[in-house]
Amino acid sequence: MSYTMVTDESDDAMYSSIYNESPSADNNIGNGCTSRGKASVLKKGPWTSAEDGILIDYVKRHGEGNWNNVQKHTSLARCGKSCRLRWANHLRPNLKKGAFSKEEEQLIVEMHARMGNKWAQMAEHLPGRTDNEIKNYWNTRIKRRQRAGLPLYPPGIHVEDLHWSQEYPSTSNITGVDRRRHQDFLQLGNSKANVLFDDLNFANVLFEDLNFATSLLPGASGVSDMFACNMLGTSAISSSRYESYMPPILPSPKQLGGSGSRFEFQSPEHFQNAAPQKNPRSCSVSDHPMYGNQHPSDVMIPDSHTFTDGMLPTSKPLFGAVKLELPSFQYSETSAFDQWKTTPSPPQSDLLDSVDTYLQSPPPLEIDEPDCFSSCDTGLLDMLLHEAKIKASAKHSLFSPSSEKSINSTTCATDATQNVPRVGESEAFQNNWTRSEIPIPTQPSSAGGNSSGYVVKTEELDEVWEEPKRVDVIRPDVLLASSWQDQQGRFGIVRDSSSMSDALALLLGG
DNA sequence: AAGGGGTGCAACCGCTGCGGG
DNA sequence: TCCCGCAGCGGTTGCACCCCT
Repeated sequence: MSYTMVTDESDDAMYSSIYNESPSADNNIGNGCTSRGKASVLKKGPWTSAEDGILIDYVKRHGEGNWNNVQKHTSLARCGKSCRLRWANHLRPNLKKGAFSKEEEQLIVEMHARMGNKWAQMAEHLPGRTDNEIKNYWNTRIKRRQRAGLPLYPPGIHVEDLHWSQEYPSTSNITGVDRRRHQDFLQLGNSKANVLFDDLNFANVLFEDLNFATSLLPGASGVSDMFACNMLGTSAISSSRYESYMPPILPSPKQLGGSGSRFEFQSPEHFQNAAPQKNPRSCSVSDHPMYGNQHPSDVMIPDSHTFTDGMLPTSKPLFGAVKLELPSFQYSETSAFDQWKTTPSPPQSDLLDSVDTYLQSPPPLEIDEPDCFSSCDTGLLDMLLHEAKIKASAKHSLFSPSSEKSINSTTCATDATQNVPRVGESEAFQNNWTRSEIPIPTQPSSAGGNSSGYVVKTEELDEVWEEPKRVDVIRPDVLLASSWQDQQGRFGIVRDSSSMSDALALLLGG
């Protein structure tokens, strides 16, 4: 569909149309455009061809820039911002109009996977296209794919180039660009389902990355398990909050490296530049991309205020709060694109093989020390939620055909082991999310493959994306922006959305 | 044929960074 | 160093057009 907003008007009507006689010219003062000079009332709404002509003439004579001077030097009653926008998006030469080509569409998708909502940067790589066009295209694409139940990115595109760059120095202070980047993430999905898929993709990436890191650190594999669990729960936060930070539940140093040892990661740069070593160069947690250049103290959130309007029931510090970004953790700036252009194959593809290899044979890990999680103590709200959840589960039979289907759809590969009870088999299980369970979209049971049932191959996930299924994993701790645990110190999770809704309804007085 | 919802584009709005005074 | 104005960016909104019933 294409149409023009420029109305065809005769030159006689030119100035009358310029000066506020369009229907949309009411209440047109200010609002972002400071009124200066002779034109105290600025016009808003669609541009007329006469206005376009005036602006074009002005640019011819004065060049681009100094947009606020347009008012002074012409009869145009438009604010500078409006002039700049009109020129940039419609009037400047060499603009390419019409639908995006297949190549352009693919480029946009790939760039978005790398850059996030950096429309201006994308536009630099699409000659003749404007950031506004790209943004609109992407937004409509999101809507389309949401409606179709498709993931944002096609299977061939991975959000895999993790660059937890140094632009995230602190997790406790987010302002400005950081906030905008959070919104970048949030914009990716307005519907919970879609966000879930995005988070799954995102989690997959992080999961791979984290596993990759932990693969070289014996005893640390549980980190990725838990991290994945957390990642999969972040969508609820992101879809409901505009300031969303995720508290990854990180094991204590005690859990990770034995008593006294430090929690250490390999930085991805290290992996890219050197083959994995048996005795990897140690780097502190602050070197890990997840945590930027933070000092250990920087990942402590003193008051967890970044979560949600004070809803977090704990005032205890949370260890390792990580800013959620999707997918704006990509390469920074244009160099990222250049690097990507020159390296069509994912730079980490080989490395991911190593990850897979490792994932198929994860070393045993005992995580039974809840001490690090105790920092995420449940508060009153969580207790209420817990109680409501129990009531709801009692009200609902989780073994109804529909719920069984739902359960199956949320059962991860670990179910192959059959070592963990299904949801509803015991109330206790509802509060015990076995650490090795990763609720990814279901695959045929053969997708597992080894005894651990803990095999998450990227290729398999790609297949999942092709036929995405709803993942009705809604964690109350995520909903309430907190982490919680039961008496055993394990994770709690409500794996049935209906029961969660009931729980919330009960909480809200239902 | 009509109307109501959906779709997509253009423009607006708010915010931030930067540079100059 | 601070303040102010400008340019630019990204999110949101308004509305014209399309399509289906």
